[in-house]
Amino acid sequence: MNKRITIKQIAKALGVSISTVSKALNDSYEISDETKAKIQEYAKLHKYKPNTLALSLQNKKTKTIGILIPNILNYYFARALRGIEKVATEKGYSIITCITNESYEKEVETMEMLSNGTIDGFVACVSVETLKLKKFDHFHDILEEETPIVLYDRAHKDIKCDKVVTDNIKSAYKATRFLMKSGCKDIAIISTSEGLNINKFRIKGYLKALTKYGVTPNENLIIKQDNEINLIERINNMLDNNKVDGIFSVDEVSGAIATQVLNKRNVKIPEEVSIIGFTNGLLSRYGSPPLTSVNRFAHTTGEVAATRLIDKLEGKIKFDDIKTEIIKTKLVERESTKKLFIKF
Amino acid sequence: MNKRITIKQIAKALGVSISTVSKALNDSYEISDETKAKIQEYAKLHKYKPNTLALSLQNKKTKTIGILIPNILNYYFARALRGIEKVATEKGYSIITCITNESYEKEVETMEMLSNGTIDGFVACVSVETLKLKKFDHFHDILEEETPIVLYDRAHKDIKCDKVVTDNIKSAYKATRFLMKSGCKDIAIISTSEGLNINKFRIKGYLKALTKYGVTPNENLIIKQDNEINLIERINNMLDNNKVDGIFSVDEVSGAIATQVLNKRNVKIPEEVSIIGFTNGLLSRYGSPPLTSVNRFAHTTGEVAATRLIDKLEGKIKFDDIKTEIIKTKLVERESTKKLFIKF
DNA sequence: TTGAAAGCGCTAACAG
DNA sequence: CTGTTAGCGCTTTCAA
Repeated sequence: MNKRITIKQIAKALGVSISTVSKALNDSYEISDETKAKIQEYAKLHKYKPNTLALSLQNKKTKTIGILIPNILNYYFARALRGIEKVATEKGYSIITCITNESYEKEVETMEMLSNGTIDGFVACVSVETLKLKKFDHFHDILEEETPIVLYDRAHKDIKCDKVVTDNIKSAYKATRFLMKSGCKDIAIISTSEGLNINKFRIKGYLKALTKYGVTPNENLIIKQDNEINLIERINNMLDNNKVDGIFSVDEVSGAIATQVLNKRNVKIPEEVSIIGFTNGLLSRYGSPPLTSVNRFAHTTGEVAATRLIDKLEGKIKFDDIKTEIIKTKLVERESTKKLFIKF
Repeated sequence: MNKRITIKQIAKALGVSISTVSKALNDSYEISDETKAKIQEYAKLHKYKPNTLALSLQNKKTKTIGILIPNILNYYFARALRGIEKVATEKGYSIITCITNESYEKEVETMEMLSNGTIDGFVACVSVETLKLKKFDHFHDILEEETPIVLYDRAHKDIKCDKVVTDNIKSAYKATRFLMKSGCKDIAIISTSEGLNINKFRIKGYLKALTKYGVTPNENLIIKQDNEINLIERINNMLDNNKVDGIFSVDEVSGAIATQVLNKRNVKIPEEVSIIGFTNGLLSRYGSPPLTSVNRFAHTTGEVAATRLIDKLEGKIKFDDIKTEIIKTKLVERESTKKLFIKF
């Protein structure tokens, strides 16, 4: 950002006015072809590039959007980011990506910092901590200034803005039903971010499926906790004391851990115990065995969220026109479940 | 970015001049405590926030750095990003993260776009395609404008700037030696991004270790290709036609795939075949069995790179003072290799 | 202690 | 067709 040439310098060098240069560079009809050519040539020669900052200041638009990601090591978010990024680039927007590390404070700080004219709008996923604390004032403040926000994946009804989410209850319902149809009777569920409402929904879907098919839920087969600590012990413990022939893991990592535990116990997957995971990421794909998993179309989610935001920024949708879009999921069969011959 | 209040409005509302407000807000000694109090109070009340754009335009500094990531689904890069982000935040910098998807064109576009005053400097990792094409003009151009760049992980000697890299030869040497010391005689190596010079270095380290310990490298045990297509077949093929008791995977995914293949063939890991992976990510940690792996300290790499860049931006280091920092690796033992009793 | 004015790089209305 | 001027939001001399 040092030796960069400005419009002013070009004007001086060529003995024309600043506005002539500006217009010539913008290929305005007002300028003669001759002058235009001269100016454009000089600009190219000296690698002129307009200063984005000055432009943004002028237009009151930055053409950049702020992205909030709770945890970039999570496959789902990384994929979603790609989707957002793709759409943004296509439509000429840059993105500023910020990682909140599931921290409320970081989230607040970041949003404060960016909403100073740096970005035109947000695509955000609420952090676990924020969801637990139920403090959403930072969202309200920004929305009040008419800066649009699109929430993806994790949302909360108290934040009144556009949302793009997974149908968690239904997906969990279908995954559980799949296990039952493939012959599982004693299906356990593992959830490791109990604070998340979306995981509660998944448990709800699981319970709904059991009930629907006349199975009484067994408290001992439900492992809910807030982290991965001791998960191995708890699974071993459950396996020691209960009959289990199916496991539904509500996130990728616990699916992988369950697989490790079963392999270690020399339990045959899927012959003795089937596993279904949630979020069809690298761990599911490259596990031993590869896991049957609920694919959540993270990339699509990102695309839809970014599209919605940009449409709003460009006035195609009114600020107050709020919508929640639901992204369907699809079960991807791999080797951790028994083959089903009847589709349903 | 709508109803935001400006310094001008405050000035009018309070019947003082713009510069008085500016000074008061910056707590200047020139302004009486009384006026200051009045202005600051009003500002707080109306949630005044300075417009970052205007500030940057004024200061010719944006306090943001551009990050280039080839592939965010790669654990190493995701971790590195966290490291960069951490340091940047600590030092009051924002980051703009851009994903190049290993594409030359995307890389060029992105760097062009950002070097218009949007960012003060870059922390970048060169894409595979760029490395193959050996076209580095976009880097040269930016460096010529005295915009600092710090390259991390993948670098090239033709780009004259700061670098933070892994000692690939040595790490591969040590990993291979570890396999030999644990009793492996016929050690295969798998590399799936042949275009990458860093992978060539890893193969070099592997060969060096074999030679050093008197083992003649066997061409049939070296799988090099540019992607993951047919990798399963090739590994199976290799296993069918050769004696193999150790596998060194030069990246995470091929480590996971090798594990899948061995498990499928009911080969006992590590009793019959040992595996060592490179980059100690989720796949190594949560695999079945968990993989012994070369930990590359991606987080540290990111921290070091960001620190270097910011030091340069803040004039602590001269622009022309160029350095390559090498981040050491460490072998993390897990269950895919036999225990060693003699440390070396 | 306060304010007027110039300027960061650029655009746009208006005059010439 | 070209130039003058004002202004985006802010800081910073320099005067008052």
